[in-house]
Amino acid sequence: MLMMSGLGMAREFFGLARQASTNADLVQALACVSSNMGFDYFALTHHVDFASAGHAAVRLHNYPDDWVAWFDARRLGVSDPVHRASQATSIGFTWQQVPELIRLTTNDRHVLQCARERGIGDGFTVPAHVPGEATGSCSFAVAPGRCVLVDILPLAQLAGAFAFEAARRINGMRSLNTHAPTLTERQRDCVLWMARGKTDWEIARILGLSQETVTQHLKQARERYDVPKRSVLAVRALFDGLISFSDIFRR
Amino acid sequence: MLMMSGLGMAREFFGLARQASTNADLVQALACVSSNMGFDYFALTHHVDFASAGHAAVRLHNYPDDWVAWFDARRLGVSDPVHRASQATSIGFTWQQVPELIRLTTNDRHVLQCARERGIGDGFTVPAHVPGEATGSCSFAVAPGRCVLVDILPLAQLAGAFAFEAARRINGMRSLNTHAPTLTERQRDCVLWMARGKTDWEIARILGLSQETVTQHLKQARERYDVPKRSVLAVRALFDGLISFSDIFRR
DNA sequence: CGGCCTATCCCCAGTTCTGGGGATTGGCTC
DNA sequence: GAGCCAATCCCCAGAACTGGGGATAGGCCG
Repeated sequence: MLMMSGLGMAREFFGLARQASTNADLVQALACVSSNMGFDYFALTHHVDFASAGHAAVRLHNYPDDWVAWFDARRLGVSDPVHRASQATSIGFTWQQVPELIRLTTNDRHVLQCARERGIGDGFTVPAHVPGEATGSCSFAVAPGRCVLVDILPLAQLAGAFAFEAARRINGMRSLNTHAPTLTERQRDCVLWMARGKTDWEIARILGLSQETVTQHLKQARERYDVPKRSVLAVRALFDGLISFSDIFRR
Repeated sequence: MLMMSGLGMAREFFGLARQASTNADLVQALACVSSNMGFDYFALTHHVDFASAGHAAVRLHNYPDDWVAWFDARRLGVSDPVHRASQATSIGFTWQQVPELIRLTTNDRHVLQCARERGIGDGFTVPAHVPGEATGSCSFAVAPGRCVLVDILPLAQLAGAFAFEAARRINGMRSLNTHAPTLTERQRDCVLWMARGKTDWEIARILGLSQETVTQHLKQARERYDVPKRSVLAVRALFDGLISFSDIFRR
Protein backbone atom coordinates (compact mmCIF):
# COMPACT_ATOMS: atom_id res chain seq x y z
CA MET A 1 0.00 0.00 0.00
CA LEU A 2 2.34 2.68 1.25
CA MET A 3 5.02 1.91 -1.25
CA MET A 4 5.37 5.56 -2.17
CA SER A 5 6.72 8.26 0.12
CA GLY A 6 4.15 10.36 1.93
CA LEU A 7 4.80 13.58 0.07
CA GLY A 8 5.02 11.69 -3.17
CA MET A 9 1.53 10.36 -2.53
CA ALA A 10 0.34 13.86 -1.71
CA ARG A 11 1.80 15.20 -4.94
CA GLU A 12 0.25 12.40 -6.96
CA PHE A 13 -3.15 13.01 -5.38
CA PHE A 14 -2.78 16.73 -5.95
CA GLY A 15 -2.13 16.03 -9.61
CA LEU A 16 -5.17 13.76 -9.88
CA ALA A 17 -7.34 16.34 -8.10
CA ARG A 18 -6.18 19.06 -10.49
CA GLN A 19 -6.87 16.88 -13.53
CA ALA A 20 -10.30 15.79 -12.32
CA SER A 21 -12.95 17.43 -14.46
CA THR A 22 -16.04 15.70 -13.04
CA ASN A 23 -17.27 14.70 -9.63
CA ALA A 24 -16.89 11.07 -10.73
CA ASP A 25 -13.19 11.62 -11.43
CA LEU A 26 -12.80 13.07 -7.97
CA VAL A 27 -14.74 10.25 -6.30
CA GLN A 28 -12.42 7.77 -7.97
CA ALA A 29 -9.32 9.62 -6.84
CA LEU A 30 -10.69 9.94 -3.30
CA ALA A 31 -11.62 6.25 -3.12
CA CYS A 32 -8.11 5.33 -4.15
CA VAL A 33 -6.26 7.67 -1.79
CA SER A 34 -8.49 6.94 1.19
CA SER A 35 -7.96 3.22 0.71
CA ASN A 36 -4.21 3.75 0.38
CA MET A 37 -4.26 5.66 3.64
CA GLY A 38 -6.07 2.81 5.40
CA PHE A 39 -9.55 4.33 5.55
CA ASP A 40 -12.72 2.49 4.58
CA TYR A 41 -14.82 5.50 3.65
CA PHE A 42 -14.57 9.14 2.59
CA ALA A 43 -17.13 11.94 2.49
CA LEU A 44 -16.53 15.35 0.99
CA THR A 45 -19.50 17.56 1.73
CA HIS A 46 -20.87 21.03 2.23
CA HIS A 47 -22.64 21.37 5.55
CA VAL A 48 -26.10 21.92 4.19
CA ASP A 49 -29.38 20.11 4.37
CA PHE A 50 -29.34 18.09 1.19
CA ALA A 51 -33.10 17.68 1.17
CA SER A 52 -33.52 21.40 0.57
CA ALA A 53 -30.17 22.58 -0.77
CA GLY A 54 -29.80 23.84 -4.31
CA HIS A 55 -27.58 22.39 -6.96
CA ALA A 56 -24.57 24.29 -5.71
CA ALA A 57 -23.97 22.01 -2.75
CA VAL A 58 -21.45 19.21 -3.06
CA ARG A 59 -21.51 15.78 -1.51
CA LEU A 60 -19.20 13.04 -2.71
CA HIS A 61 -18.87 9.90 -0.64
CA ASN A 62 -18.80 6.14 -0.47
CA TYR A 63 -20.64 5.70 2.83
CA PRO A 64 -23.06 2.81 3.37
CA ASP A 65 -26.47 3.61 1.88
CA ASP A 66 -28.40 3.00 5.06
CA TRP A 67 -26.22 5.45 7.01
CA VAL A 68 -26.82 8.09 4.35
CA ALA A 69 -30.56 7.49 4.38
CA TRP A 70 -30.61 7.78 8.15
CA PHE A 71 -28.45 10.92 8.03
CA ASP A 72 -30.64 12.66 5.49
CA ALA A 73 -33.88 11.67 7.18
CA ARG A 74 -32.70 13.63 10.22
CA ARG A 75 -31.30 16.53 8.17
CA LEU A 76 -27.96 16.06 9.88
CA GLY A 77 -26.02 17.88 7.17
CA VAL A 78 -26.36 21.05 9.21
CA SER A 79 -26.23 19.76 12.76
CA ASP A 80 -24.07 16.63 12.71
CA PRO A 81 -21.59 16.93 15.61
CA VAL A 82 -18.61 16.28 13.34
CA HIS A 83 -19.71 19.09 11.05
CA ARG A 84 -20.29 21.41 13.99
CA ALA A 85 -16.84 20.58 15.40
CA SER A 86 -15.23 21.35 12.06
CA GLN A 87 -16.51 24.93 12.41
CA ALA A 88 -14.36 25.38 15.51
CA THR A 89 -10.94 24.54 14.11
CA SER A 90 -8.81 25.23 11.09
CA ILE A 91 -7.09 21.85 10.79
CA GLY A 92 -8.28 18.27 10.76
CA PHE A 93 -9.30 16.34 13.85
CA THR A 94 -10.12 12.75 14.71
CA TRP A 95 -13.67 12.10 15.82
CA GLN A 96 -12.41 11.17 19.27
CA GLN A 97 -11.38 14.83 19.57
CA VAL A 98 -14.90 16.14 18.86
CA PRO A 99 -15.82 16.57 22.57
CA GLU A 100 -12.78 18.86 22.91
CA LEU A 101 -14.16 21.10 20.18
CA ILE A 102 -17.89 21.32 20.89
CA ARG A 103 -20.27 20.41 23.65
CA LEU A 104 -22.06 17.20 22.85
CA THR A 105 -25.77 17.01 23.52
CA THR A 106 -27.56 13.78 24.36
CA ASN A 107 -28.84 13.76 20.83
CA ASP A 108 -25.28 14.07 19.50
CA ARG A 109 -24.19 10.97 21.39
CA HIS A 110 -27.13 9.16 19.90
CA VAL A 111 -26.04 10.19 16.38
CA LEU A 112 -22.50 8.96 16.94
CA GLN A 113 -23.85 5.68 18.31
CA CYS A 114 -26.14 5.19 15.31
CA ALA A 115 -23.25 5.88 12.95
CA ARG A 116 -21.31 3.13 14.68
CA GLU A 117 -24.25 0.75 14.32
CA ARG A 118 -24.43 1.50 10.58
CA GLY A 119 -20.82 0.70 9.87
CA ILE A 120 -18.99 3.96 10.56
CA GLY A 121 -16.32 3.83 13.25
CA ASP A 122 -13.69 6.48 13.99
CA GLY A 123 -12.61 9.02 11.44
CA PHE A 124 -10.66 12.13 10.58
CA THR A 125 -12.26 15.31 9.26
CA VAL A 126 -10.53 18.14 7.43
CA PRO A 127 -12.50 21.40 7.68
CA ALA A 128 -12.68 23.68 4.67
CA HIS A 129 -14.12 27.13 4.98
CA VAL A 130 -14.08 29.83 2.35
CA PRO A 131 -15.54 33.13 3.50
CA GLY A 132 -18.93 33.75 1.99
CA GLU A 133 -19.59 30.13 1.08
CA ALA A 134 -21.22 27.31 2.99
CA THR A 135 -18.84 25.60 5.34
CA GLY A 136 -17.70 22.11 4.44
CA SER A 137 -15.28 19.34 5.13
CA CYS A 138 -13.67 16.20 3.81
CA SER A 139 -13.80 13.19 6.11
CA PHE A 140 -12.11 9.82 6.07
CA ALA A 141 -13.54 7.03 8.20
CA VAL A 142 -12.77 3.48 9.25
CA ALA A 143 -15.22 0.68 10.01
CA PRO A 144 -16.05 -0.04 13.64
CA GLY A 145 -13.26 -1.82 15.44
CA ARG A 146 -10.57 -0.46 13.15
CA CYS A 147 -8.15 2.30 14.09
CA VAL A 148 -7.20 5.54 12.38
CA LEU A 149 -3.49 5.41 11.55
CA VAL A 150 -2.13 8.45 13.36
CA ASP A 151 1.04 8.65 11.29
CA ILE A 152 -0.99 9.09 8.14
CA LEU A 153 -2.97 12.12 9.33
CA PRO A 154 -0.74 14.78 7.77
CA LEU A 155 -1.31 13.08 4.43
CA ALA A 156 -5.04 12.89 5.10
CA GLN A 157 -4.96 16.61 5.91
CA LEU A 158 -3.45 17.32 2.49
CA ALA A 159 -5.76 14.93 0.64
CA GLY A 160 -8.85 16.43 2.27
CA ALA A 161 -7.77 19.98 1.51
CA PHE A 162 -6.85 19.31 -2.11
CA ALA A 163 -10.04 17.32 -2.71
CA PHE A 164 -12.27 20.04 -1.32
CA GLU A 165 -10.64 22.69 -3.48
CA ALA A 166 -10.98 20.45 -6.54
CA ALA A 167 -14.67 19.99 -5.72
CA ARG A 168 -15.11 23.75 -5.49
CA ARG A 169 -13.52 24.15 -8.92
CA ILE A 170 -15.40 21.30 -10.60
CA ASN A 171 -18.73 22.51 -9.23
CA GLY A 172 -18.18 26.13 -10.16
CA MET A 173 -17.99 27.51 -6.64
CA ARG A 174 -15.40 30.04 -7.56
CA SER A 175 -17.58 31.73 -10.10
CA LEU A 176 -20.37 31.90 -7.56
CA ASN A 177 -18.23 33.73 -5.08
CA THR A 178 -20.53 36.54 -4.06
CA HIS A 179 -19.28 39.48 -2.12
CA ALA A 180 -20.33 39.75 1.46
CA PRO A 181 -21.80 43.10 2.41
CA THR A 182 -19.43 45.60 3.91
CA LEU A 183 -20.25 47.68 6.93
CA THR A 184 -18.93 51.11 7.75
CA GLU A 185 -16.64 51.41 10.73
CA ARG A 186 -19.43 52.95 12.79
CA GLN A 187 -21.95 50.31 11.78
CA ARG A 188 -19.48 47.62 12.75
CA ASP A 189 -18.86 49.26 16.15
CA CYS A 190 -22.59 49.23 16.84
CA VAL A 191 -22.99 45.65 15.66
CA LEU A 192 -20.18 44.52 17.93
CA TRP A 193 -21.68 46.19 21.03
CA MET A 194 -25.12 44.86 20.12
CA ALA A 195 -23.66 41.38 19.82
CA ARG A 196 -22.17 41.91 23.27
CA GLY A 197 -25.69 42.37 24.59
CA LYS A 198 -25.91 46.14 24.99
CA THR A 199 -29.06 48.19 24.36
CA ASP A 200 -29.03 51.17 22.02
CA TRP A 201 -28.98 53.50 25.02
CA GLU A 202 -25.90 51.73 26.45
CA ILE A 203 -24.12 51.69 23.10
CA ALA A 204 -24.87 55.39 22.72
CA ARG A 205 -23.24 56.10 26.07
CA ILE A 206 -20.23 53.96 25.20
CA LEU A 207 -19.64 55.49 21.77
CA GLY A 208 -20.66 59.05 22.60
CA LEU A 209 -23.63 59.19 20.21
CA SER A 210 -27.34 59.70 20.49
CA GLN A 211 -29.52 56.64 20.95
CA GLU A 212 -31.27 57.37 17.66
CA THR A 213 -27.97 57.34 15.82
CA VAL A 214 -27.16 53.91 17.19
CA THR A 215 -30.59 52.69 16.13
CA GLN A 216 -29.95 54.08 12.65
CA HIS A 217 -26.55 52.46 12.31
CA LEU A 218 -27.95 49.07 13.32
CA LYS A 219 -30.91 49.46 10.98
CA GLN A 220 -28.58 50.30 8.12
CA ALA A 221 -26.38 47.32 8.94
CA ARG A 222 -29.47 45.07 8.89
CA GLU A 223 -30.47 46.54 5.56
CA ARG A 224 -27.03 45.83 4.08
CA TYR A 225 -27.37 42.22 5.12
CA ASP A 226 -31.09 42.19 4.28
CA VAL A 227 -31.98 40.57 7.60
CA PRO A 228 -34.97 41.44 9.78
CA LYS A 229 -33.47 41.00 13.23
CA ARG A 230 -30.37 41.92 15.14
CA SER A 231 -29.77 38.36 16.24
CA VAL A 232 -29.21 37.16 12.68
CA LEU A 233 -27.21 40.29 11.91
CA ALA A 234 -24.78 39.38 14.68
CA VAL A 235 -24.53 35.84 13.35
CA ARG A 236 -23.92 36.97 9.78
CA ALA A 237 -21.23 39.48 10.80
CA LEU A 238 -19.58 36.72 12.82
CA PHE A 239 -19.64 34.31 9.92
CA ASP A 240 -18.04 36.89 7.64
CA GLY A 241 -15.31 37.61 10.17
CA LEU A 242 -16.32 41.27 10.51
CA ILE A 243 -16.59 40.72 14.24
CA SER A 244 -15.20 37.74 16.07
CA PHE A 245 -16.00 35.71 19.14
CA SER A 246 -12.87 37.17 20.73
CA ASP A 247 -14.11 40.71 20.16
CA ILE A 248 -17.45 39.87 21.71
CA PHE A 249 -16.22 38.06 24.77
CA ARG A 250 -13.29 40.23 25.74
CA ARG A 251 -13.72 42.70 28.61
CA MET B 1 18.54 20.75 4.44
CA LEU B 2 16.01 18.16 3.30
CA MET B 3 17.67 15.26 5.01
CA MET B 4 14.42 14.13 6.54
CA SER B 5 11.49 12.78 4.61
CA GLY B 6 8.73 15.26 3.84
CA LEU B 7 6.12 13.72 6.09
CA GLY B 8 8.70 13.25 8.80
CA MET B 9 9.38 16.97 8.68
CA ALA B 10 5.66 17.68 8.82
CA ARG B 11 5.28 15.44 11.86
CA GLU B 12 8.23 17.06 13.57
CA PHE B 13 6.86 20.54 12.93
CA PHE B 14 3.43 19.40 14.11
CA GLY B 15 5.04 18.23 17.34
CA LEU B 16 6.85 21.54 17.81
CA ALA B 17 3.67 23.47 17.08
CA ARG B 18 1.75 21.43 19.63
CA GLN B 19 4.41 21.95 22.27
CA ALA B 20 4.72 25.68 21.67
CA SER B 21 3.24 27.58 24.59
CA THR B 22 4.15 31.13 23.60
CA ASN B 23 4.19 33.13 20.40
CA ALA B 24 7.99 33.24 20.69
CA ASP B 25 8.13 29.43 20.67
CA LEU B 26 6.02 29.42 17.54
CA VAL B 27 8.11 32.10 15.83
CA GLN B 28 11.20 30.02 16.46
CA ALA B 29 9.59 26.89 15.07
CA LEU B 30 8.34 28.78 12.03
CA ALA B 31 11.71 30.39 11.37
CA CYS B 32 13.32 26.95 11.42
CA VAL B 33 10.81 25.18 9.21
CA SER B 34 10.54 28.02 6.68
CA SER B 35 14.32 28.08 6.35
CA ASN B 36 14.40 24.30 5.97
CA MET B 37 11.84 24.58 3.19
CA GLY B 38 13.94 27.15 1.37
CA PHE B 39 11.97 30.27 2.27
CA ASP B 40 13.49 33.50 3.56
CA TYR B 41 10.50 34.81 5.46
CA PHE B 42 7.25 33.74 7.09
CA ALA B 43 4.21 35.71 8.24
CA LEU B 44 1.32 34.27 10.19
CA THR B 45 -1.38 36.88 10.53
CA HIS B 46 -5.04 37.69 10.98
CA HIS B 47 -6.32 39.92 8.20
CA VAL B 48 -7.19 42.90 10.32
CA ASP B 49 -6.00 46.45 10.54
CA PHE B 50 -3.48 46.22 13.34
CA ALA B 51 -3.77 49.90 14.15
CA SER B 52 -7.33 49.42 15.32
CA ALA B 53 -7.59 45.71 16.10
CA GLY B 54 -8.26 44.37 19.54
CA HIS B 55 -5.82 42.36 21.56
CA ALA B 56 -6.85 39.06 20.09
CA ALA B 57 -5.39 39.55 16.61
CA VAL B 58 -2.24 37.59 15.86
CA ARG B 59 0.73 38.57 13.75
CA LEU B 60 3.96 36.61 13.89
CA HIS B 61 6.61 37.22 11.24
CA ASN B 62 10.20 37.85 10.37
CA TYR B 63 9.65 40.28 7.51
CA PRO B 64 11.98 43.24 6.97
CA ASP B 65 11.09 46.11 9.26
CA ASP B 66 10.70 48.66 6.51
CA TRP B 67 8.19 46.46 4.67
CA VAL B 68 6.13 46.13 7.83
CA ALA B 69 6.24 49.86 8.46
CA TRP B 70 5.12 50.51 4.89
CA PHE B 71 2.38 47.88 5.19
CA ASP B 72 1.00 49.29 8.42
CA ALA B 73 1.18 52.91 7.29
CA ARG B 74 -1.21 51.98 4.48
CA ARG B 75 -3.36 49.78 6.74
CA LEU B 76 -3.01 46.89 4.31
CA GLY B 77 -3.99 44.22 6.84
CA VAL B 78 -7.48 44.05 5.30
CA SER B 79 -6.91 45.04 1.68
CA ASP B 80 -3.56 43.46 0.83
CA PRO B 81 -4.05 41.51 -2.42
CA VAL B 82 -2.53 38.33 -1.03
CA HIS B 83 -4.91 38.49 1.92
CA ARG B 84 -7.87 39.11 -0.37
CA ALA B 85 -6.83 36.22 -2.61
CA SER B 86 -6.65 33.91 0.39
CA GLN B 87 -10.36 34.53 0.95
CA ALA B 88 -11.15 32.98 -2.41
CA THR B 89 -9.62 29.56 -1.88
CA SER B 90 -9.34 26.88 0.74
CA ILE B 91 -5.80 25.73 -0.06
CA GLY B 92 -2.48 27.49 -0.40
CA PHE B 93 -1.41 29.39 -3.51
CA THR B 94 1.76 30.96 -4.82
CA TRP B 95 1.67 34.68 -5.24
CA GLN B 96 2.01 34.24 -9.00
CA GLN B 97 -1.46 32.65 -8.82
CA VAL B 98 -3.04 35.69 -7.13
CA PRO B 99 -4.39 37.16 -10.43
CA GLU B 100 -6.32 33.88 -10.97
CA LEU B 101 -8.05 34.33 -7.63
CA ILE B 102 -8.88 38.05 -7.50
CA ARG B 103 -8.92 40.95 -9.90
CA LEU B 104 -5.85 43.05 -9.31
CA THR B 105 -6.33 46.78 -9.11
CA THR B 106 -3.67 49.29 -10.08
CA ASN B 107 -3.11 49.87 -6.41
CA ASP B 108 -2.62 46.12 -5.86
CA ARG B 109 0.13 45.97 -8.47
CA HIS B 110 1.76 48.89 -6.73
CA VAL B 111 1.66 47.02 -3.41
CA LEU B 112 3.25 43.92 -4.91
CA GLN B 113 5.93 46.07 -6.55
CA CYS B 114 6.73 47.86 -3.30
CA ALA B 115 7.00 44.54 -1.53
CA ARG B 116 9.55 43.46 -4.09
CA GLU B 117 11.51 46.68 -3.56
CA ARG B 118 11.56 46.03 0.19
CA GLY B 119 12.98 42.56 -0.07
CA ILE B 120 9.93 40.34 -0.54
CA GLY B 121 9.81 38.31 -3.74
CA ASP B 122 7.49 35.42 -4.52
CA GLY B 123 5.74 33.45 -1.84
CA PHE B 124 3.18 30.85 -0.86
CA THR B 125 0.18 31.61 1.34
CA VAL B 126 -1.93 29.10 3.25
CA PRO B 127 -5.41 30.48 4.05
CA ALA B 128 -6.95 29.71 7.40
CA HIS B 129 -10.54 30.63 8.11
CA VAL B 130 -12.58 29.62 11.10
CA PRO B 131 -16.15 30.89 11.18
CA GLY B 132 -16.59 33.43 13.95
CA GLU B 133 -13.00 34.51 13.87
CA ALA B 134 -11.08 37.00 11.76
CA THR B 135 -9.84 35.48 8.54
CA GLY B 136 -6.12 34.81 8.39
CA SER B 137 -3.26 33.06 6.68
CA CYS B 138 0.28 31.83 7.04
CA SER B 139 2.68 32.90 4.29
CA PHE B 140 6.18 31.84 3.35
CA ALA B 141 8.21 34.11 1.10
CA VAL B 142 11.52 34.20 -0.73
CA ALA B 143 13.73 37.20 -1.45
CA PRO B 144 13.52 38.80 -4.91
CA GLY B 145 15.23 36.76 -7.55
CA ARG B 146 14.79 33.50 -5.69
CA CYS B 147 12.25 30.80 -6.59
CA VAL B 148 9.64 29.00 -4.55
CA LEU B 149 10.43 25.28 -4.60
CA VAL B 150 7.28 23.76 -6.07
CA ASP B 151 7.96 20.29 -4.72
CA ILE B 152 7.96 21.61 -1.19
CA LEU B 153 4.51 23.20 -1.34
CA PRO B 154 2.55 20.27 0.19
CA LEU B 155 4.85 20.53 3.17
CA ALA B 156 4.41 24.29 3.32
CA GLN B 157 0.64 23.72 3.21
CA LEU B 158 0.92 21.50 6.29
CA ALA B 159 3.32 23.81 8.11
CA GLY B 160 1.11 26.82 7.50
CA ALA B 161 -2.01 25.00 8.66
CA PHE B 162 -0.42 23.57 11.80
CA ALA B 163 1.20 26.89 12.68
CA PHE B 164 -2.06 28.79 12.34
CA GLU B 165 -3.87 26.33 14.55
CA ALA B 166 -1.10 26.56 17.15
CA ALA B 167 -1.38 30.34 17.07
CA ARG B 168 -5.13 30.10 17.63
CA ARG B 169 -4.53 27.87 20.65
CA ILE B 170 -1.69 29.92 22.14
CA ASN B 171 -3.63 33.14 21.79
CA GLY B 172 -6.82 31.71 23.24
CA MET B 173 -8.96 32.10 20.16
CA ARG B 174 -11.23 29.31 21.14
CA SER B 175 -11.28 27.41 24.34
CA LEU B 176 -14.19 25.15 24.93
CA ASN B 177 -15.91 26.18 28.12
CA THR B 178 -16.51 22.88 29.81
CA HIS B 179 -18.75 24.56 32.35
CA ALA B 180 -21.03 26.14 29.78
CA PRO B 181 -24.74 25.86 30.43
CA THR B 182 -26.78 23.16 28.79
CA LEU B 183 -30.03 23.92 27.07
CA THR B 184 -32.99 21.61 26.77
CA GLU B 185 -33.83 20.42 23.28
CA ARG B 186 -36.81 22.77 23.15
CA GLN B 187 -34.78 25.76 24.34
CA ARG B 188 -32.21 24.96 21.69
CA ASP B 189 -34.90 24.75 18.99
CA CYS B 190 -36.14 28.22 19.95
CA VAL B 191 -32.62 29.64 20.09
CA LEU B 192 -31.90 28.30 16.63
CA TRP B 193 -35.02 29.86 15.10
CA MET B 194 -34.37 33.12 16.95
CA ALA B 195 -30.84 33.15 15.57
CA ARG B 196 -32.37 32.65 12.13
CA GLY B 197 -34.22 35.94 12.63
CA LYS B 198 -37.73 34.74 13.48
CA THR B 199 -40.06 36.46 15.95
CA ASP B 200 -41.66 34.57 18.81
CA TRP B 201 -44.93 34.49 16.88
CA GLU B 202 -43.22 32.94 13.84
CA ILE B 203 -41.32 30.41 15.94
CA ALA B 204 -44.57 29.47 17.65
CA ARG B 205 -46.18 28.76 14.27
CA ILE B 206 -43.17 26.74 13.15
CA LEU B 207 -42.92 24.60 16.27
CA GLY B 208 -46.63 24.32 17.03
CA LEU B 209 -46.51 26.13 20.38
CA SER B 210 -47.99 29.24 21.85
CA GLN B 211 -46.09 32.47 21.50
CA GLU B 212 -45.78 32.72 25.27
CA THR B 213 -44.15 29.33 25.44
CA VAL B 214 -41.53 30.40 22.93
CA THR B 215 -40.91 33.56 24.94
CA GLN B 216 -40.50 31.42 28.06
CA HIS B 217 -38.05 29.03 26.42
CA LEU B 218 -35.90 31.90 25.19
CA LYS B 219 -36.03 33.63 28.56
CA GLN B 220 -34.97 30.43 30.29
CA ALA B 221 -32.16 29.96 27.79
CA ARG B 222 -30.97 33.54 28.48
CA GLU B 223 -31.14 32.86 32.18
CA ARG B 224 -29.03 29.72 31.82
CA TYR B 225 -26.40 31.72 29.99
CA ASP B 226 -26.95 34.72 32.29
CA VAL B 227 -27.14 37.12 29.33
CA PRO B 228 -29.56 40.05 28.96
CA LYS B 229 -30.23 39.88 25.24
CA ARG B 230 -31.05 37.37 22.58
CA SER B 231 -28.26 38.59 20.31
CA VAL B 232 -25.58 37.52 22.78
CA LEU B 233 -27.48 34.33 23.53
CA ALA B 234 -27.24 33.38 19.84
CA VAL B 235 -23.54 34.18 19.85
CA ARG B 236 -22.89 32.13 22.96
CA ALA B 237 -24.81 29.09 21.68
CA LEU B 238 -22.84 29.33 18.43
CA PHE B 239 -19.56 29.54 20.28
CA ASP B 240 -20.38 26.45 22.31
CA GLY B 241 -21.32 24.54 19.19
CA LEU B 242 -24.92 23.98 20.32
CA ILE B 243 -26.14 25.54 17.10
CA SER B 244 -24.11 25.96 13.94
CA PHE B 245 -23.74 28.51 11.20
CA SER B 246 -24.89 25.85 8.75
CA ASP B 247 -28.09 25.26 10.66
CA ILE B 248 -28.81 28.97 10.84
CA PHE B 249 -28.25 29.62 7.16
CA ARG B 250 -30.10 26.61 5.74
CA ARG B 251 -33.37 27.18 3.91
C1' DC C 1 -20.61 71.49 -9.04
C1' DG C 2 -23.73 67.47 -8.36
C1' DG C 3 -24.23 63.11 -6.61
C1' DC C 4 -23.12 59.74 -3.44
C1' DC C 5 -21.56 58.04 0.91
C1' DT C 6 -20.74 58.43 5.87
C1' DA C 7 -21.85 60.27 10.22
C1' DT C 8 -24.89 62.50 12.99
C1' DC C 9 -29.39 64.00 15.01
C1' DC C 10 -34.56 64.18 15.37
C1' DC C 11 -39.68 62.56 15.12
C1' DC C 12 -43.74 59.06 15.10
C1' DA C 13 -46.47 54.67 15.76
C1' DG C 14 -46.58 49.91 16.23
C1' DT C 15 -44.35 45.46 17.17
C1' DT C 16 -41.43 42.73 19.80
C1' DC C 17 -38.86 41.69 23.74
C1' DT C 18 -38.00 41.69 28.90
C1' DG C 19 -39.03 41.08 33.81
C1' DG C 20 -42.19 39.41 36.72
C1' DG C 21 -46.00 36.81 38.24
C1' DG C 22 -49.28 32.70 37.89
C1' DA C 23 -50.53 27.64 36.61
C1' DT C 24 -50.80 22.20 35.09
C1' DT C 25 -48.94 17.75 33.49
C1' DG C 26 -45.76 14.00 33.04
C1' DG C 27 -41.44 11.69 33.93
C1' DC C 28 -37.65 10.58 36.86
C1' DT C 29 -35.13 9.83 41.21
C1' DC C 30 -34.55 9.19 46.06
C1' DG D 1 -44.84 10.35 47.95
C1' DA D 2 -42.00 14.58 47.53
C1' DG D 3 -39.09 17.16 44.87
C1' DC D 4 -37.13 18.42 40.67
C1' DC D 5 -37.00 19.14 35.80
C1' DA D 6 -38.98 19.80 31.21
C1' DA D 7 -42.77 21.21 28.55
C1' DT D 8 -46.67 23.76 28.10
C1' DC D 9 -49.97 27.67 28.69
C1' DC D 10 -51.61 32.23 30.62
C1' DC D 11 -51.40 37.30 32.48
C1' DC D 12 -49.38 42.22 33.10
C1' DA D 13 -46.53 46.57 32.30
C1' DG D 14 -42.73 48.72 30.53
C1' DA D 15 -38.47 48.74 27.76
C1' DA D 16 -36.48 48.04 23.49
C1' DC D 17 -36.61 47.37 18.71
C1' DT D 18 -38.61 48.11 13.86
C1' DG D 19 -40.32 50.68 9.88
C1' DG D 20 -40.91 54.93 8.20
C1' DG D 21 -40.25 59.73 7.73
C1' DG D 22 -37.41 64.12 8.24
C1' DA D 23 -32.81 66.80 8.43
C1' DT D 24 -27.48 68.80 8.20
C1' DA D 25 -22.53 68.59 7.35
C1' DG D 26 -18.25 66.95 5.42
C1' DG D 27 -15.52 64.28 2.18
C1' DC D 28 -14.76 62.17 -2.26
C1' DC D 29 -15.18 61.49 -7.21
C1' DG D 30 -16.41 62.32 -12.03
